[in-house]
Amino acid sequence: MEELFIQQVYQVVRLIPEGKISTYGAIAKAVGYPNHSRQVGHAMGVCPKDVPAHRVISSSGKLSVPSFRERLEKENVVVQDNWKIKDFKKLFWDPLNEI
DNA sequence: TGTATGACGTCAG
DNA sequence: CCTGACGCCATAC
Repeated sequence: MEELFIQQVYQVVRLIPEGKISTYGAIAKAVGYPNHSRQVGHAMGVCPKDVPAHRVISSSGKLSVPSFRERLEKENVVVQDNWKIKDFKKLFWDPLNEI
């Protein structure tokens, strides 16, 4: 996998504001690889600590990593019992509208 | 070279 | 709301 892709993914994720969230697919699209949502997921798994990986979730609005619930709730993001984000559409941050 | 496996996405049922 | 089937693409074996 291209190092450039990884770095670009990290850079975009670092732009997600506290209390907001985005999706794997949106990030992938933003860096020019529309069909690489899975690779974004992998990148999140090995990202440095300064990357807010907990703000990246699936397009269905649910957490792929349930353990991130705490970190999200610290940012006042409400996580429901089915691991879905409350007001997902309202909290969604689209990288395409920021670059 | 082929198969299995992911922090995924979309669409039916 | 949940599940399964596909499509997708890099990696591991």
